Amino acid sequence: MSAKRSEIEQAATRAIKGDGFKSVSFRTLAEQVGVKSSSVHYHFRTKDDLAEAVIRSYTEAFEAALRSIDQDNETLLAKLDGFNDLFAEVAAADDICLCGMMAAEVSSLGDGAKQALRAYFRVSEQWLEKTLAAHATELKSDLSAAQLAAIFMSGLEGATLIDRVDGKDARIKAFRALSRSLAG
Amino acid sequence: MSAKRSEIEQAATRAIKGDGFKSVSFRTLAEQVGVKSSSVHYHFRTKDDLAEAVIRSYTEAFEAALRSIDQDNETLLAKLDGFNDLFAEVAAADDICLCGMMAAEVSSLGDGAKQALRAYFRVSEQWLEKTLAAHATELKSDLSAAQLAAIFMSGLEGATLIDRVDGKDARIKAFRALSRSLAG
DNA sequence: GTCTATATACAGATAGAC
DNA sequence: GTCTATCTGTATATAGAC
Repeated sequence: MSAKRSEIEQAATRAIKGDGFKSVSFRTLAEQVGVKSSSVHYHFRTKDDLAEAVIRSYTEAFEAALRSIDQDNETLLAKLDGFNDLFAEVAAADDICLCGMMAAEVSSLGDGAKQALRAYFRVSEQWLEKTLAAHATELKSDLSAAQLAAIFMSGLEGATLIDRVDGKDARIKAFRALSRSLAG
Repeated sequence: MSAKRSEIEQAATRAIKGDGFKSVSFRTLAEQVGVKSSSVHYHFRTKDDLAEAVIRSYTEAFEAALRSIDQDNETLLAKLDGFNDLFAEVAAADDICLCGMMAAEVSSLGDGAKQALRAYFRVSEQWLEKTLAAHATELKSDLSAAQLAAIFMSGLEGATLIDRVDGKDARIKAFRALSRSLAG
């Protein structure tokens, strides 16, 4: 991948996390990376091509972060805290998860981007489910690993969404408390 | 409030829940209610005026639904199920909560709309917190009512968001299961 | 790979007639 | 209250020169 293409992806990612995909324009991206909009079209033929590429790169980075969490932590609680941290970092920048934002805008995405978005949520929830199932003995809940995975994933996406509205972090913190309650 | 103004609000509400506020245009709304776009501007001077009005009306309807839940149900579990149902209905229409959508788009809203949005989340979470606190004895959790309120509110917003991406209802259902686990 | 130039469409908003 | 007409800005996308 060319350096410029990567630069455009990065600029798009930052903009989407803050303002959403619909607010991103080829012209603005072009200015941010120092070219004209037609050059952005050279790297990404359509806006949906850009959407798909950005979602796939974000998912890859997210998967790499999950592997780091696996390597650096032993207990279930530490791993859940690591997962929570990924969303807390996004929230600290006054952003929301790129794929949470794209999920809100899914009706204006093309098929390729939609498929990539589904893959992000599948990967993330499966990591949670696998992690919860592997530490079943540390878990104080009668819910299944799959149910808890859905609860944490939905919850953290929603928490960043709502915390940003009032500029607090009460909801992200509530999910840290839930981790302690279930795996403490 | 004039009938036409109310018609426009309804059309806007429907469009926002599916495609987001940024996709709503005065022209499209005008066609849907059978007038020209300048007439829509007569009822709502700016797009932000429209946003604020729609959020306030949505919040009022939501509060009315919460009062119905209070009247129709006795147990904590039944009330939590009633709250869950509000989001399940939205999800069944392939929509997301209007205020969840607006939350994703908050960076492009004006001050009036932002304030109305904060009020929606405050009202909703306070109903949950009050309800949970009033039934503390039925509650099997070491978390506070405020923490659980944040978890349900964030969780259900996120659940509708993600369930729509893959067209399933696994996440909404997981929160029903959580209600049973905590208040069954 | 990047540029200029342009096609085409649509956005929010307003003036002024009726 | 609604209309026609218009201003101004912006969007995605492409053709063709360099």
